[in-house]
Amino acid sequence: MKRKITLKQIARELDVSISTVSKALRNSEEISADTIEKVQAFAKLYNYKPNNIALSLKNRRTKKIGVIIPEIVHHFFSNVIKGIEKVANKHGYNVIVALSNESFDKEVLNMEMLANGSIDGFILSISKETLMLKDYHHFRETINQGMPIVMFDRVVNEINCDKVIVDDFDGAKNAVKIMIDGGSKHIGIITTKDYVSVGSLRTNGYLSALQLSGITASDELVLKVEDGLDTEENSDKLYKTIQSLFDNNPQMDGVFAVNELFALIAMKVAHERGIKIPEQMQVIGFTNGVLSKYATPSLTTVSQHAQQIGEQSAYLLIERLEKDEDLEEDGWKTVIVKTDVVERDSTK
Amino acid sequence: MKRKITLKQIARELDVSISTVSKALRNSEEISADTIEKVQAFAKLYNYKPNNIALSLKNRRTKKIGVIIPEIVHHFFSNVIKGIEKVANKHGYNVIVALSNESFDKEVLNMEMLANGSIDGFILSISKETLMLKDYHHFRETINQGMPIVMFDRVVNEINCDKVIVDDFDGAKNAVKIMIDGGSKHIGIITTKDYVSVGSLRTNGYLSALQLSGITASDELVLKVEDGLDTEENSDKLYKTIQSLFDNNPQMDGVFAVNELFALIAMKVAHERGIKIPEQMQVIGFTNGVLSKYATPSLTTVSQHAQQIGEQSAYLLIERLEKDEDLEEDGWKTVIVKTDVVERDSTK
DNA sequence: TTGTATGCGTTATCAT
DNA sequence: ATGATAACGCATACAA
Repeated sequence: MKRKITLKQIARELDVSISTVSKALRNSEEISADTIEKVQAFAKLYNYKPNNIALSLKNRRTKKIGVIIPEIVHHFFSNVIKGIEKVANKHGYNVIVALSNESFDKEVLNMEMLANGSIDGFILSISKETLMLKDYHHFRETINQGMPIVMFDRVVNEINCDKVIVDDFDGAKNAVKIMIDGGSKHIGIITTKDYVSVGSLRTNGYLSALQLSGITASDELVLKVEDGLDTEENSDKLYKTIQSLFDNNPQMDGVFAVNELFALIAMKVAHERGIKIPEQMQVIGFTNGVLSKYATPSLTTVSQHAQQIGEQSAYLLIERLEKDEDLEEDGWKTVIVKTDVVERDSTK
Repeated sequence: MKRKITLKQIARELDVSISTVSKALRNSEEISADTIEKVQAFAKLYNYKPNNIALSLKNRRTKKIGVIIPEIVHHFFSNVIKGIEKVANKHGYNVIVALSNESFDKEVLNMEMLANGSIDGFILSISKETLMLKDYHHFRETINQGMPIVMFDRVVNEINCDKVIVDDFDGAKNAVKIMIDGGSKHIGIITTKDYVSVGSLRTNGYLSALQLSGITASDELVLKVEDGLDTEENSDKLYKTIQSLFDNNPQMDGVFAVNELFALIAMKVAHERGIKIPEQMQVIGFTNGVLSKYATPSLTTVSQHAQQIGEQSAYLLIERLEKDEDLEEDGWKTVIVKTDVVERDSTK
């Protein structure tokens, strides 16, 4: 169990100075070919790798990007990260992920842990609890201390920073329109509580589509759930609430769900009730992942191009990181990534 | 955009020495109440936080645990991480996640990035490509340099380290036995290629269960797939292969799948073929997640107690980290976490 | 061509 | 009660 070898040790072994070793390893012109060879051979033998911590301290940059996401299971986040990594790696950055588990405290804690030297900037999607509490002080502080943040998907107007969002409103509107075109008259929506920005945008898109087609919206058909799937109990409650939606609205012939899982549960409940999809009821979910594809029947979804979202976020962050230090404070960009509807078997 | 404030700056502003500031902030007995108050007030005002990088360099420890997982979507990994965080946080450690995306290169890269000072130890599950290549040099090097590794789920005998595994063999055996008891005579298995250790263990459990019940195993009924769901193309291929399994074995009346998604796809294909579940065919999947619960019909699964796996892993790692430096080299532990079968509607 | 000194931010040890 | 100094590992400006 030998400790990692350092420049100092190499220097001592080879009886040269530390700086000579340092220079030799970087093939400096100043050093003789002989010494370079000797040093590099020794370094290779002992598998020398510069200590990143020391480098970070010296350079005041880590070449690392911190990503904070609320949950890990969603295919959406997985793909966002893939996009981030693609761009980050291309520019010589590494990616570190931390989870908030939809909790405000964990979000704050994890940001503090990373902000203190571990990374150069954040890409994050806000936790539900934070959105509910409307407490954004940790974002402000981080930004004030010179560490840039890029928010994606779940963003918030109160904070000035670069953002990457999806056209939630239009995406939802288009989806609902497809169901209306397919003949649905009584379309229900399973969405999140309003404090989740994307949830309320999608709800509005749904309402707008109805209005445009001259359909009067009914409160009965709008289900705003607290979607905690973290515990057995929560997930049961969710299930039961969706069952009630069906039981209270026997005339319902379409369901628009703001995420994949809600849609899946809706289909399960429909199946229990003997309702045929898509003949008697059409279903569309937001977010296109594996779940939708292999559901029975396969689910029509609003595809979010998660990977693109990740790529854009990484571009924005790196651009800011590499910009002439603190040149201009302002000029925050918001990039909108368009959605597409992917039609499968749950719509006509 | 003010940089983060440092001890040095506080010292200069307050016209005291750096060490006085440092001590004052830690409420040292040596410092007068006056000074302590003055310094702390100033620090608070400017929101002073010690620089973790500097601390790490000094202390030669980061109080961070690095977790490397092959994929992020699986509910299984999500819960493992939850377990790790629970124990880690209790012991004052933070958790950093990196993804290998089932790629050898990314696994190596990410380990190198983290091993060089960012963390104190690893908890990881080996990527498929690594298992296939059987190239474990990066694990050996990491361990040799004094950084402990705990492997979970996908482990490998060739490396000496602490491990946390599941009773894959018995879990599979029990699951298949349940199907046999339920009347299935021709049970198929959808598993991974043999290089994935857990896949082959589960396959053996399946074979053992058949043998015990006097059923002759048939090669036709064993499907070993390359499960890349990363691209559209791969996921299509997977789907088609599973369809062939059904078409080549019309007599098949049971399917045991080594993960949730394989089971889901099998159910979808069965549905396409008009096969009723569980009446005409029983299905069981390994890994118990949300998917299984909300599938139609809900899926009987082998539950892996992912969170426990995470907790155990964290315990093992922290124990080793806090142990008297390099006291004893040996005595690697392997903890086995038992599985349970959760019966739902896809079995009789 | 090689070596010395300095600094990145912090803490601990040893003066004063 | 306070301060100076060294050290963690590295890179670099400046001597020699």
